[in-house]
Amino acid sequence: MALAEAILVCLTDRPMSGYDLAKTFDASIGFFWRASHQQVYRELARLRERNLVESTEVEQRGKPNRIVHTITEAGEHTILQWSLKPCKMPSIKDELLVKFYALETVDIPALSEQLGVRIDQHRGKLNAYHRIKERFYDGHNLSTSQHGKLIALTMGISNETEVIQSLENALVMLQDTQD
Amino acid sequence: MALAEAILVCLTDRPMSGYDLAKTFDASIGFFWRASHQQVYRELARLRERNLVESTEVEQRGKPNRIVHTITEAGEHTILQWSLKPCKMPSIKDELLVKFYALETVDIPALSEQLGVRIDQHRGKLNAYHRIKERFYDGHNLSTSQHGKLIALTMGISNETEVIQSLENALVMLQDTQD
DNA sequence: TTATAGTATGCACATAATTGCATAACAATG
DNA sequence: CATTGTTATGCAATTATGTGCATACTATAA
Repeated sequence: MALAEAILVCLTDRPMSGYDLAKTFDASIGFFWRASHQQVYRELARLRERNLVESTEVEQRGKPNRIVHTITEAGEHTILQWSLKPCKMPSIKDELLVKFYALETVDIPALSEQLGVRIDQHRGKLNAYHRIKERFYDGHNLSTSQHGKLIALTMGISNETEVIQSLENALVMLQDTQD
Repeated sequence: MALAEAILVCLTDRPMSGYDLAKTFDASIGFFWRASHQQVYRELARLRERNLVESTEVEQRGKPNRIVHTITEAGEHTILQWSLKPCKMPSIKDELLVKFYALETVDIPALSEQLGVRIDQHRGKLNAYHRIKERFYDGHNLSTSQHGKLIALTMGISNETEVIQSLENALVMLQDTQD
């Protein structure tokens, strides 16, 4: 159910269309909570039913019309209530680590390659984080809300940095195994 | 579908009952792939249907009978095939980071407390990792399969260490925000 | 002019995960 | 002798997520 809250959180910044939200979930908040555009549209319909957002169609020229969603007072109240409740530990489901778990039964060259791919993916994420940080946060005066985003971003950066190091290390250890 | 593979991976070690597997998913492999006992039993039924495991009831005294599942050749083949396919990036869904994202709308003392809880949880995980490492891996001769588990464990340890540091840092930054 | 890419919204089906419940044998504790 | 805890298995209903498909308008480039 926390997708609902993630969407509401996005809408505290500014009113957005489903398309805007989907893009946000592909980038910024998507680093911490991933969702497809189909999920977003479905959840928006539910939020509208629960009167947590208000939706109005906006005409556009040269583009299809947008349906812009605004958070209601009830919506903000929902976020506050949610913020008081304890958080679940994020559930980790990492096939790569499971493959290490069965090293004897697994194709090791394939695993090495997949490790390489994974390292590149994390490097990509780290670069994205750095670009966002430089562009929007370094040397700016920050509001409370921006400060929160910076804290999350900072955690993301140090986590990705560590993960890359760990994976590179694992790659070396894996190559030692092959001899 | 990778729950199926995670179970098969566990069964490469030794034949196990659903109960054993459920406990394994609460501990060792559960650090990388979490699953409830209900999930495990359901998936075992499917694996049996697909002839990837063989199940035999074992009588016990003083305890209910166990149904012990053994991986078949077809099962091992399935793991090998799966090991050749690329891995998905693990999808992160972390409510705590989403709450940082909406710092302006959120109850900050509550968030501080939740951060504290989260830090404790990660410390618990780190301790568990250390205990397993000392108990089963330090100063032992390692098979290929054990070596893989050690690599995964090592990644877990450095990741948890980094996460704890990051979260502690975030707690300080959060307290600075409150003034 | 045809193809491609971007903007914009959504349904339907399938698979996966969570939550609550249910059963049953026995052991240990009060 | 009642309660609690551990071992052991599983169903049913709900909720969440993922995959594939469908539509429609416009701008730009080949």
